[in-house]
Amino acid sequence: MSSLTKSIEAYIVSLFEEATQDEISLRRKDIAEKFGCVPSQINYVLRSRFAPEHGFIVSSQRGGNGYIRIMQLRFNNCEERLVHFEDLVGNVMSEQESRRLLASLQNRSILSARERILMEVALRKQDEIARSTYDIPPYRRDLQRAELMKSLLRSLALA
Amino acid sequence: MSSLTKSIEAYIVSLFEEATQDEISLRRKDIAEKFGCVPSQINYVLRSRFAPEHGFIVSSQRGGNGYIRIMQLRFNNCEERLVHFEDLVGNVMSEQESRRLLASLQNRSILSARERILMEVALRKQDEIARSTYDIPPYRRDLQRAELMKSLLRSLALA
DNA sequence: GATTGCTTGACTTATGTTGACCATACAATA
DNA sequence: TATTGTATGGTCAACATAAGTCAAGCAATC
Repeated sequence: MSSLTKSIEAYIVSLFEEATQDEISLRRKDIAEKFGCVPSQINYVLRSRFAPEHGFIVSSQRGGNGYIRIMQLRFNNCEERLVHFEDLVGNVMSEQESRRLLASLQNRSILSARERILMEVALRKQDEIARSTYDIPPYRRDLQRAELMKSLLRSLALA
Repeated sequence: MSSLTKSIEAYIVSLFEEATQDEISLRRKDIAEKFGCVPSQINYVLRSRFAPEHGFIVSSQRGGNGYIRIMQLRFNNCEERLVHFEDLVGNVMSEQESRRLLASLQNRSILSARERILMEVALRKQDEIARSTYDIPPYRRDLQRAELMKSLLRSLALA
């Protein structure tokens, strides 16, 4: 008694298996018809199963000749190491720890200099906003930081 | 299958490939005739596909011997590129605009797939927190997004 | 029983295409 | 020189076609 969402997910995965590229394109309306559901169901599947954190990028266009395009990101064997570091992050991460981790990842050539900078900027910006705009106390910022760090690592690790 | 707009876009891109310069010139009327469409369709293609955010500048002249000239932007140094990005982003940026910009930057090989996904995750996370945790209204999220986008681009331009 | 995940449909927003009408540059002519 | 004609390109609004959002209700799981 597989759910609709799982069926649609499986179907989309099968499209990737057939495809020669890491990218497929589909019509929301067609898929909805194929599964006899409402079109917005497709959005739910995409949001819950094909998010960047799962290694996919979804882009779309409305209007005439509209489409939904799903790219599967495949990176070179960083997977295990990054997944490991994701565990290492845990639920809480201080600013210091985050800097150290990024430096270490760059040293081991798991991140390029540019990738590290992007992550550093993202972390710093988030922290800045949390602190100065919303007055979030340090501990909750450490939670948020760990969240963001994990999302970023996950996006690079999963393919 | 492929839309009229895409065909015209592809044709114009092919003109650039043939050209020796970073600049091409065309007659709106001629292109419209070639594709059997109304002339204003060309304006639509230019507006949606050859805007500055895609790295082009369009100038034109009306009247007898009128023309449309399309220049492909080239940056000589980081500074120029940075200024261009800041202009492009401005103070406000919708989620859509941000996604489109990232797609365009990746297409132009200004960003790698990994860099793009990092940026996408950072933007999404920030937005998610602003929306669901702090209940920030859309306009202020657009301000924040522009800020983050500029910070990320700035860091890369200088890297 | 409460929380989380799934499904639906009404409403919103974006894109592509067309045509009517407007603006401008140049040239011929008065 | 001033006027007018002709050849361009520009703008905008209407319409068709897709996709996105959101909240409410239902189902599954803890």
